Amino acid sequence: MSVTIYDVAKKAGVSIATVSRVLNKSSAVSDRTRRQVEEAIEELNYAPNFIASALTKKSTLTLGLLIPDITNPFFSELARGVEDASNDFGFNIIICNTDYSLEKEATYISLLKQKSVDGFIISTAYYNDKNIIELLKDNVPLVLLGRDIDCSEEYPMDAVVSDNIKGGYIATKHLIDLGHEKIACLLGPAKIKVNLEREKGYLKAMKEAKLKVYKEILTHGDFKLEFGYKEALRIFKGSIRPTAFVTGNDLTALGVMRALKTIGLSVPRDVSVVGYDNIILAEMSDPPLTTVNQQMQKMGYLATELLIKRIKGERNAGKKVVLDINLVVRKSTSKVPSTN
Amino acid sequence: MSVTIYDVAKKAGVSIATVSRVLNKSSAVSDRTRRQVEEAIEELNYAPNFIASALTKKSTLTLGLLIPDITNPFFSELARGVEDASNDFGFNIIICNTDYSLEKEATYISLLKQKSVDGFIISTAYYNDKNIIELLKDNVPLVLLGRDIDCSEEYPMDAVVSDNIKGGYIATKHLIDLGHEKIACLLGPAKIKVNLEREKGYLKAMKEAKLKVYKEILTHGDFKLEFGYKEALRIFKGSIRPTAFVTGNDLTALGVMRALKTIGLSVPRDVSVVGYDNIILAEMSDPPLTTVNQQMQKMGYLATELLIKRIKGERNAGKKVVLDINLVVRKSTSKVPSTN
DNA sequence: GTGAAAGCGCTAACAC
DNA sequence: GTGTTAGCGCTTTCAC
Repeated sequence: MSVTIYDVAKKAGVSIATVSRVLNKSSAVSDRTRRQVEEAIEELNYAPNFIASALTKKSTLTLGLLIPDITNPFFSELARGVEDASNDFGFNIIICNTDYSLEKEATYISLLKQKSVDGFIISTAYYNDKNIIELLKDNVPLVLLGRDIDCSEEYPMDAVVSDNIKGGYIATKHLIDLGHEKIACLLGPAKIKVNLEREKGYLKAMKEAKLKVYKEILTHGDFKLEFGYKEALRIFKGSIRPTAFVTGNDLTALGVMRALKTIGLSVPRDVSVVGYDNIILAEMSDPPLTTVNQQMQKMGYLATELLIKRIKGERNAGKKVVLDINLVVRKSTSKVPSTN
Repeated sequence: MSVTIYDVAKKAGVSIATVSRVLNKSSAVSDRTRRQVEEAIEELNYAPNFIASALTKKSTLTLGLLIPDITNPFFSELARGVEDASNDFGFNIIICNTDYSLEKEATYISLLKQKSVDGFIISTAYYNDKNIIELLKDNVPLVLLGRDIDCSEEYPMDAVVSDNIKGGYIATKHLIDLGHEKIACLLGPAKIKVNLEREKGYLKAMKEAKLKVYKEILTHGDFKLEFGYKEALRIFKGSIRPTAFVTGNDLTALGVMRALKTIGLSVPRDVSVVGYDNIILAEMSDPPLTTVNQQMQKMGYLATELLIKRIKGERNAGKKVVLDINLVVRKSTSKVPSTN
């Protein structure tokens, strides 16, 4: 059927071992034979079968990427960075949407193990993800991306995240500097560590400014637009009326803005809103969103690079990279309205 | 190292052939031996190595997905549909960002061939894509997604697209029904077939309504926001002042809206704008965008299903599926302003 | 119904 | 430097 190393060997008048040698540059071959082999390869239009070599070399040059949902812009940016790095280093990636389900994650992991992927990039980590612990136990190369877990004492682990405490802090501080005092905080699920960290940052900024923290306006939900929408409506039915919102991501922030519009409040004149992530939507919304900028593609790229170096044996596991974040000030925040 | 079929065979007291038989249900095995083997598998926690079986079976249960850029919401929606179908049928997908480059596409294709993917889902097709013709010649299973090419006479080919002529038509008709007469049309690259089709739809609607088509306001560019922005600015510097825009995708439409804002025109009061695709941005913008809704996830799902059936030999190539589209009317279009 | 053995296409000792 | 050969873990004839 398709042309194999035997065809090349025959055509070049050498053994298959020699062909393999010139293919892998694994040991010295005389210039003359090399040229013969290269010619044969050229003429036959031969390309090595990776499945066969994977079987002996135990390396597929393929990585598994686990994310909750590729249609979420945050994850598609991460995925782009991952794919770029993979491509640069000669790897490919198999992408898996887990829909935030640990069972789906587990199923994918065992499938990918059977397919002998060389490592995993995991962006789905809950605070205490058994699947990940399991992989770490088995010493499977992996890197956590965007979200990490606490177990570095037991097993060395790589992770690339951004500085979420600082993220929560600078978002809040920005609003405080604008004179806001009652600042609502709508974060993602508490079982994802980053949200706890962002809350820490929020609390730190509030405490520094000696501002009162109201439980009624500090909540955890999910990362969806609807969450922001419903929570904002709920809050404005209550007694604590914030003049500003810190949110867990840009979608939540957009939900908040939509809610404010329906109840006749203007952003930023009446209420200021800060997003998180800086996805493309953030600059597209009306008004454009002030938001905490995470370097998603860079995170994805760095994580993949780390993983590949680990796979190649160029380094050991146990490195945690924390990328810096910054605030992008657009039009959704302004000075606190004077209470006339 | 890891447990193989030999370990299972030994433990169950049978030959590896028998183990293989129960694994693949390929031929009858007595209930008694089956149970023994299943127990051994259970106890040893054995999972077959897909690489090894791929080498003999010539099937990897892996598909290649070629898209220009996963961070583009249109493609991430397609990718989601593709991944869902793959998962439902026991396949995985390797995702490749080609950045609209034919060379990058070619490189990915030969790499994936070496990795023995069972088929390709291609969403990057230019009007005359040599890489695709090459694959068709080699009889590699593939399906075109969202964009097709013209060569069905020479090689049977599968494609799942949506009805782009109708799309261009209903977008334009909607504006005509609102009383608009000077309607600008900003489409994507002419070397992508869908854009020619949408133009046809536009021209058809204009002709039916006996409206004059102005060359100055009917152009092809790309799919980016900047294109809409710059073109809209250019157009309003000229002598033909449209009261409405039909666009090639939602990003272009957002660019148009942004431009209109900067020159002090209000949407939809002064100018109406229709998008295309209905990505999440469309309902998020201000005003929310009236747009042609393509069922991206469904397209991706159907395409993958077709491909897998083809791979399994359940059908032959040569089917073109055209999905229906519809107009989602939001707030970016209204009656033509009366010329006072 | 079950086992022995050849072979998928390649790599990596091991000889020479 | 180069060839021979034994696997990698599995599927699939072909016997029995």
